[in-house]
Amino acid sequence: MNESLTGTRERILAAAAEIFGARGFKAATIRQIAEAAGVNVAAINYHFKGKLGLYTEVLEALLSEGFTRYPADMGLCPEAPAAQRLEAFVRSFCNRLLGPEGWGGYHGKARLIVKEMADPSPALAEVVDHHIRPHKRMLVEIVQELLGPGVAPQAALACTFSIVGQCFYYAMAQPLLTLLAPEREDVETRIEELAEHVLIFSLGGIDKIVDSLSVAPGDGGGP
Amino acid sequence: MNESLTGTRERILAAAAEIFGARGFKAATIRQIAEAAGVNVAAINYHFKGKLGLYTEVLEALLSEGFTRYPADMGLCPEAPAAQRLEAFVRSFCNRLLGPEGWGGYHGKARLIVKEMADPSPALAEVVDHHIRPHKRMLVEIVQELLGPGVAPQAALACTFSIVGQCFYYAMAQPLLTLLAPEREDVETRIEELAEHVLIFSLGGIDKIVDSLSVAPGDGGGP
DNA sequence: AGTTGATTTAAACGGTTGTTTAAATCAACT
DNA sequence: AGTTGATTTAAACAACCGTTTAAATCAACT
Repeated sequence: MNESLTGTRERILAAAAEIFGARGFKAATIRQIAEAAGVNVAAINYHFKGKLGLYTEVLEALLSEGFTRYPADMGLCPEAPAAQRLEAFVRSFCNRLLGPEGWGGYHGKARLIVKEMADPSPALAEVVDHHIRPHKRMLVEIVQELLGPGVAPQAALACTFSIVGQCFYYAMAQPLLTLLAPEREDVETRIEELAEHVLIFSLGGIDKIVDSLSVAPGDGGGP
Repeated sequence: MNESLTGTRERILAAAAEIFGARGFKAATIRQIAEAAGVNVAAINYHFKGKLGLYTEVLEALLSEGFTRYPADMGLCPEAPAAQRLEAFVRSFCNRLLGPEGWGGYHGKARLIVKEMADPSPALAEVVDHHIRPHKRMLVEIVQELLGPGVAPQAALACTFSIVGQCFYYAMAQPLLTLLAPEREDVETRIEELAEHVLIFSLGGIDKIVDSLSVAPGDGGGP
């Protein structure tokens, strides 16, 4: 973490990533950040235009680093089988979200994203456009290929959200999980197992969706 | 909403449910609540011991009402087939979480629970013990029955979280979803479709988990 | 050395927060 | 009518927030 940064601007950014990650945008105060960075509060408003300006830069850098370190295709060529591409997507997603080299899960910087969901700041729309939307499109295409031709786009969208929702849950609902299953060790230590579970579960889910659509496209499914 | 409550205590509780639901524990202010209830700020500290006391009572009442209106078994007898019990669980869960008679999804009182995940208040542990833990146990039993005998408990737990995670995602990640798929109408209007999707997807997921465990309990699965 | 412009600082500003104080009001009973 | 105790109120309190101001410091160039 401490890279012994010399410039004040960099020191502020590093401290802000830490404090914003731990407490979120609203709860974090620029005085805490200034103290952690060893600078005056006014220096923050001088280098960035204000609290929101600093936060936007931190969030943008966080997303950028995460998606660079864990690319969603994991170096796989786009012509690889859809199941392989799904595995790459899920594994990189879990590692990016929960891994210590990534956002570190609920106890790390991923909490920033969790808080961003709880109440979005003006910075959310930007990072969605820059980073999240392209990856959502990528996953939708994988799912559509797995579902096969002639399947309604909204079905692919629902499966997409089912996949992402599983991974997100482990990052977002950590307080619940530790209260509900305290015997279970933290997810951060079993990321690959989690990714494999999500992959298998989701492949099975997609298969069953295909079945239900081809067998009975309209009613609840015959006996 | 306005039930023309006479007692100040009830008026405060009603207003607090509204304001806490819209803004969360920290962002909501007792002055907003006092104004909405038409009482003085000091009255809140008189009847409840403070902001946290009021919040705890509101949260407890919210959970209690939700689980009463949408019981997780939907009146099904406990000896019914596991698949039916899962359907009841998922449908009641989605309706409770997203339905207008329930917690109203992200734009309603469910946001309170979302914020409680983002940063838990001291009131979370209580409602988990009172309401959530029993229902988690119920779902784990259903999943274990679907998985069949001789399956590791942690596999059932993972499937349980996969199911709940899908539903939760629609409530927690609403800001993301509206940014990513603005053409899609709000989930609150398609609850039954969502529940059916989650049910089918999850049944397929559980099936595939069973397959993977019986075929290759240890490696990544054959060709 | 002296000037210039960018950077950093201490201090204060205006506003909001949860909570408390002490006085005023109300209802019920003697 | 008068007393008592619970309730409600206006007002103040102390702490904190993000931001701004104006002066002090620094680095670079003439």
